[in-house]
Parts: sequence; C-alpha cells; structure tokens
Amino acid sequence: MVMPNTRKIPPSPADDRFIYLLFTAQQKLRNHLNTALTASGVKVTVAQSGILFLLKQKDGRTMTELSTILEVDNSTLTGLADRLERAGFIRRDANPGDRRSSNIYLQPAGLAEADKAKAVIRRVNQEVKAGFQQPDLDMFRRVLQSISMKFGRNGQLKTTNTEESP
Amino acid sequence: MVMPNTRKIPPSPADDRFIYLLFTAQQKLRNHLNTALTASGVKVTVAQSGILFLLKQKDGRTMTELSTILEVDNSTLTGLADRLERAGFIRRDANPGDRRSSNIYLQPAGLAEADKAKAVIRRVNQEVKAGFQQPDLDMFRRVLQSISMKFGRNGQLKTTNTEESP
DNA sequence: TGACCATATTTGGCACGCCAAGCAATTGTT
DNA sequence: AACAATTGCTTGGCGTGCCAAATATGGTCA
Repeated sequence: MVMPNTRKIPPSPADDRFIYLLFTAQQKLRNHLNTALTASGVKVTVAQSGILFLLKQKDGRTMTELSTILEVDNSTLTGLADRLERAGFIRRDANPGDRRSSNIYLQPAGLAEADKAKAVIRRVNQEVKAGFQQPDLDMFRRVLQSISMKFGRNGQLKTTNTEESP
Repeated sequence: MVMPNTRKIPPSPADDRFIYLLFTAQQKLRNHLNTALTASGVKVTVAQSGILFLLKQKDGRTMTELSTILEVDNSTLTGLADRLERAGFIRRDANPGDRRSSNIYLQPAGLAEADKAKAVIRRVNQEVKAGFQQPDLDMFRRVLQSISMKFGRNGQLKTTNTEESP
C-alpha cells in the first residue's frame, strides 16, 4: 500500500523528504563539529582529521591511497594535504620506488593533533547516539549504509575502520 | 557497559562512527543527485532548487526569509541567488517599503525548472526509501531530526514543507 | 535633528567538494 | 628501443558553505 490512511491525517504529517533531512542534519553536525573542535583548541578540521587518523593507523600512505579510502577526489586531497603540511602536521616524502607518488608521513605535531581531534569527535558521536537504543541506531546505520551503497561510485560498502571505533 | 563482549567478536563489528557514516552518505547522495539532475537536463543544482521550491510555494520572499528557512548563511544565499538570477530563473525586485531588502520573484523559466528538478528529486527520494519498511524510515527520520535539534542553532525543529512531500 | 543601534544585503576570504586538463613518470606493446 | 596508454598528482575553475567586515537603510531616543 502506497497511500497513507486517509481517514485521519496525523497532526504532524511526518516529513518524508529524506534528502532534505539528511542534508540538514549533516550540515548542522558539521558546523557543530568544527565549532567543538576549535573550542577545544584543535586547529585541524573534520575533513583534515580523517587524513591524520588514517596515517596514525598506518603511516606513509600515498595520496591515492588516502583519497581512495576517504572516497574524495584526488584534487580534494591535494588541498587537504597542502593545509596539513603547511601547518606542520604531515610531511610529503618522495617515494624512491615511484617518483610520481609521494608518501605522506604524520609529524609529531600531527599525531598530537589527531588525538585531540579524536577525543572531540568521539564525544560528539556520543551526543549523536544519546537518547536512542541500540536497535534504533542499528537501523539508522543500515539506512545510511544503504544510501552509500546505492549511490556510491563502486556500489560497495567501505569498511575502513579508522581506528577502534568512533 | 562500555566494552563489547570479549568472548567472541562478531564477524562485522558494526561501524559505530555515525559522523563518518552520515557524511559519506550525504556526499554520495549529493553527487548522485546532481548527476541525476544534469542527466535529466536540469540546469539548476540541488541547493538552488530549494530556493525555487520556496518561491513556487510563495513568491516574492526576501533574501533573509529564504536564508532563514533554508538555514544557510545570508552570504550563501547571495551566491545562490546570483546564479539563479544570471540564469534567468529568478528576479530581484526592489522592495518599495524597505529599500534595504529585495523581493525575489520566480520567473517563468524558473517555475519550469523547479518542476523538472522536483521530479528528479522525488524519484531519488524514492530510491532512498527503497528496501525499507515504514517503521525503519520513521526511525531513520527520528535520528536525523534529533541531530538537527541537538546541533541546530535554535535547537528547534523546522518543518517548512516545501510542497506536498519529497 | 542628530547620534546610535538594529536590520538587510553584499563582498571578500577561506575550506572543501567536484571536474577537466596538464605534467611527469611508469608500464605495456610492438 | 620507441610509441602509446596508464598512473599519480597538481592546477584551475566553479559551486556551496562559513565568518567577518562593509554598505545602506531604518528606527529610537535624547
């Protein structure tokens, strides 16, 4: 059945615009996150932190490796890496085996920054989950993952856990 | 309990990083949406379509009115309106009562464009919902709305239905 | 009226996405 | 070995967000 019960329309017609809802939630979450990060003295942004986490997990990755995992365009990664390098958080090193590519290495300051960012992000992730039961969150995850699968480039689910969990 | 069961780790450790999941889903959805729009000959982007929908619902709104409803910065709206106006989809008209503000009017081409965009967005919204039961989607919505409420500027839920539904 | 504060919008600067194009280096083909 | 195709990365251009500052107008109050 496609049509809702026509006998009685509920007081709040239940917003069916999931695209809008998703976009709005993401935008507010991103703003809150970046605000929380700067408030905690973290200089790096959410987007940049992803690179740091991946390098902490395995140092010396290449640009392509990072952009593939993060599923962003190569050129996007160039910009992110530029800023991280300018801030002294990472270092681009020539790859002796293949002079086209470069290996990215986490600098001490970058490692410290990653940990600071991780703490904030973990906290916000808890805030997101607050007020819901595990089954609810599981369903939420399932829908998000289905969106990623349906509309993703490769149609595949990417489970590249950056670290332990949040 | 904070630690998971240590006796047996399940095959798939259930990704708990909702921030990452939400960001990824949103990004893929946005890309798919804009691809689908251009594929259908729609010249306007998702972001721009929001303005058209609001004007179709009630023409002559001001910039501030639009940016408040869409919950984007005023300056963001300036850019969006610039492009829509340059494309001939809207018109900025001086407000006789208050010369600081301007009323935005949908042009015939803009109305046509809004309808074309609406069809595509509605279709993608159906794709998002595909494979889920209504209770699942309701839970999905609830979590998204709770994120918007938790992290929104005003902490309030905005239910400005742009039209009938998707 | 004139100093002041508030409001509406724009501008400029930055972050990050995308795409298309470019460049250098590597690999494959013949 | 020589040419073509591929790969790794950067550049340039654009859209969309943000914030802070500038502009212009409007309203208040002494």
